Amino acid sequence: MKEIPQISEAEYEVMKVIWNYEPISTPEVVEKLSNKSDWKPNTIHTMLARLVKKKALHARKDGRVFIYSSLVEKDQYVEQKSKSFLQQFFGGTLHSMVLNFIENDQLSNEEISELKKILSMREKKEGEK
Amino acid sequence: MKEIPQISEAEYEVMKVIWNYEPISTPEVVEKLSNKSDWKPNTIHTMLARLVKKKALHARKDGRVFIYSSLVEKDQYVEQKSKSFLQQFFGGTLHSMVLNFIENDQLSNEEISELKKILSMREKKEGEK
DNA sequence: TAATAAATACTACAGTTGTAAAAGTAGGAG
DNA sequence: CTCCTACTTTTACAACTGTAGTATTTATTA
Repeated sequence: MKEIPQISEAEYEVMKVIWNYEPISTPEVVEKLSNKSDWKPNTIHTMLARLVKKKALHARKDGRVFIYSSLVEKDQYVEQKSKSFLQQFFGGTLHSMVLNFIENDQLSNEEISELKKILSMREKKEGEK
Repeated sequence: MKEIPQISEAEYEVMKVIWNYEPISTPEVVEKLSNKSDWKPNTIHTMLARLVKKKALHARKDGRVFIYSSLVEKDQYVEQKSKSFLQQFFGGTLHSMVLNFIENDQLSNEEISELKKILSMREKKEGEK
């Protein structure tokens, strides 16, 4: 399995833009993020440069501008982060987390029925195989 | 709501020991952690000092030794971390996370039935109210 | 009481992160 | 051809982290 680079929280915000719009140029990234955040363009440039250095992004020069595309897949990254999160806080299993949420009354009834729906859907899909 | 101090991953390992055994003295913490990790005693002292400075722990001197007890509750801390995790990666809801796990085939059948059990248990409890 | 052992306190140091300013450069406007 | 503007590159800097070493204090033992 390949090594997934570590991406900080702020960097992750940048990655989300890339994942959504790649291939995308620096000015475009800056524009998308300027709406959603208070970051100065320079801050965003720094993030992009760091992500390239970490090999989370690929940058190719197109005329005067860089065009970025991602080198890590979102799903893969999220999976890795989920696993380490569950590991750190819930002994590694999702059901421990869900149980904890229920025990601490952190779930609305809607959430609960959503969860049930999801689980029963998966049953159906399983049956299809 | 009170401000919960930020606790790093390594510090969290120390906190787990405190939560399990508090009130507990420095040497005892060192001993528990020396089993589970490769940290040198000094490293653990640094963690303890930082946690005290961050007001995650209270230290009182008992003779020559410090006795620690926690100032943040584990449940509260875990809840806060869970929320920010879900926020960052799953739009803030637990069911999105579960759905993602299912879609990416990250759940064994055991996990699934565990989840169902948990959800139906909660139903029963709900009925009791 | 003096030496030793155990704890505590202080210092270190590099890597990451958030946040950006400053300086350099090249392409387009005049 | 020159200047401006938009981009890129370089540099900064403090807080937080992981990981300890060194120095100092204190209690215990000989």
